Amino acid sequence: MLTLHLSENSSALSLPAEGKTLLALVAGQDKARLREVVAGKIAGKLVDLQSLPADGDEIFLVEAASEEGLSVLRHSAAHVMAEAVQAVFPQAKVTIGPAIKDGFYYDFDVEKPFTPEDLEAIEKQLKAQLKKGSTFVRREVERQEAIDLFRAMGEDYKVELINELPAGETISLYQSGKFVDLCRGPHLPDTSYLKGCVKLLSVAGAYWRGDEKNRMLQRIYGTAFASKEALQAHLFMLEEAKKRDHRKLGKELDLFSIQDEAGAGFVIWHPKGALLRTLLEDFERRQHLKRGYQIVMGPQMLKADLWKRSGHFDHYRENMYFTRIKEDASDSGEGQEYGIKPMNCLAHMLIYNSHLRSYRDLPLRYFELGTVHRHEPSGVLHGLLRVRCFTQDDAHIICTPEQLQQEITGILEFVAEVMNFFGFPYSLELSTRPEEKSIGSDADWERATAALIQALAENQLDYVINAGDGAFYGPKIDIKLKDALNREWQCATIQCDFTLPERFDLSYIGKDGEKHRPIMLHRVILGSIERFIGILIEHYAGAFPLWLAPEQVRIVTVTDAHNEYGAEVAKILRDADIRVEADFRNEKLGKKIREAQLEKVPYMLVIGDQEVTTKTVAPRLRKQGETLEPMRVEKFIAHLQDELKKL
RNA sequence: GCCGAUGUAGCUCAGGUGGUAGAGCAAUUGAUUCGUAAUCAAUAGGUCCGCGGUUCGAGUCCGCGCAUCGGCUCCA
Repeated sequence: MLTLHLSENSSALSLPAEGKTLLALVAGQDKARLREVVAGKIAGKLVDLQSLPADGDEIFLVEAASEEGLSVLRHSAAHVMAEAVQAVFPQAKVTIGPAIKDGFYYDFDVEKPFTPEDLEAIEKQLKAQLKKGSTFVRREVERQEAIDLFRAMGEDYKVELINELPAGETISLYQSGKFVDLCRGPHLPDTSYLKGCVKLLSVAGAYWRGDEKNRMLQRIYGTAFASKEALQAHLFMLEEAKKRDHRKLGKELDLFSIQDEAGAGFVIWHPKGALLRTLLEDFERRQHLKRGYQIVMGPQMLKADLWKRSGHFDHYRENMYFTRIKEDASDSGEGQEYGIKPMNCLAHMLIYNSHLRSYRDLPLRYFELGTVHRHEPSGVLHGLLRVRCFTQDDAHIICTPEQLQQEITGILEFVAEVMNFFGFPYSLELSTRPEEKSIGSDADWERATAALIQALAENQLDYVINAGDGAFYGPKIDIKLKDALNREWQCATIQCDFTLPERFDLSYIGKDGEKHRPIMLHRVILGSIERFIGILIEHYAGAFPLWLAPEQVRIVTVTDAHNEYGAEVAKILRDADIRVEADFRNEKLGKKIREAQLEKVPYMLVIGDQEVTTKTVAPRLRKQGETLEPMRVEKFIAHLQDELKKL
């Protein structure tokens, strides 16, 4: 006998195994249910519906629309696509093709990269295969048999993969149509589940095994869903995401530009963007002063020797901009070399060292909206999200070992408050020592890592470990936020550093009258102001909340006879610190409203004969064209102030 | 940095197979004074990313460079 759970709600069934496949067992109970599920789960392991459950097994079913079900569906779609690719390009060698978040990909080794036309041809072939239909057949084979098989087919990458499988590992093959692949499974019973539910999305280069030293393969991305409708909904979502693209909105809302003649990766802030940024920075200054940080400022470049001392020259040089200045014409040498700062820590340490420090002074929390330059590879630049010059909301906390936990906790709380304020959920990662290119003793790395782990534990925070992903001078906690479209972005980071205090000989006089070495925490909350604004633009789709909107109110007059009163209203609002613009153009009201709407101004004040006569304003909300009752200006100001207070 | 695609007016985009460029919006001017998402008309506007090459002739073909886009690697 075995136990079958047909669905979460129904009670478990007790059935004889009778050598029937899972598929047959489910079909025997509920034919309709069969189309909703794509795999089984026995003792936490996913299995094919085609598999034969053993006596005593307890079987749960995996629905196509569940996370695991989608992954099975997409993995199967990847196989079908690989078959299509080899049908169109018989020489193409297959490598790996997993299911990923929102879809799947498969990497191929081909002589010539795929063109967009190739992609269309492959999709056409794929659809033809789905129309024809085929089953997925699992076969378990001996290692040598698998190697021989793939070698005979010329699939060198598969041979490489098999050779690396640990001894004793079951080697399974799946065949669908003409395509055989090395695969752990499970897969769909047949390809009918995929009909109308698969879409190929893009082609891109990708390194074999993600290593840039390896050969570049051709990757095809696609996606698959449990139903045609779900696929359509996803494709619609992608279109919506495109509309929110901060590069598009940044141009439309005239916030910023990045221009060739100034240099790639250098953001030029236009008036509205610069205002938005200033508002965000003012918010940051207030938040930091509230929490006992002191605002400091350092120079844009420092002598190269200082960067050598810090280790940046050895470990970060390829990302740094340098400049040499000859002191005067008689300077026969190369002149003094300077490094433009890629990080803000050096000046902060110099500030610390400008006095003798007592344990009574600690912790010291230096905060700087520090603008840094980093020469990022050209291929990674991306709007505001990846640039070569950006401003960090950077702080360095210098404290005693006893204060360390509390300071880390304080930062974690700070992060939580700010993320809540903006409404971003987030997750935590702990990044440990990189394998190469790092400084400091093992003991210090262990101490620093332990301190971070302890702080996470004390605050009962969940996190995942990101081995080898730390900064060159210390381990870090990275905070990843999730935006309105469920995409993750790294912003905040907390780094624990025992090394730079050593290198810069930071010290304080303890209770015992002796010199001690303090510990330094590097941390950012928003991370890069540029990146954060890029995220905010996409998160709000350009419709910023009142406190951040560069323009809060637009006055729209019906005809130019109302401009005089309109100007009066504008002045009253401006005097009340409301950011207001007036549209006095000789255009029809509808057009003025349309434009204010497209510019996503939170409030419009319509002013015509009625308002002039009754000395009121008629507010219109950005939100779906809702309007408020006409009211006196003072009342409208109170309304705005009320909304701002709710922050 | 690597692979591929793209680069035409301020913006969004047309311009089979080579014969010195067009539309809509925006701008300017004029008319219109019109109450909740586009009033009408006229005018002006372009080193067709840059530099070489092929050709009688290049926006169009070739090479190199720059930039952007989609990914990979890297990262705040």
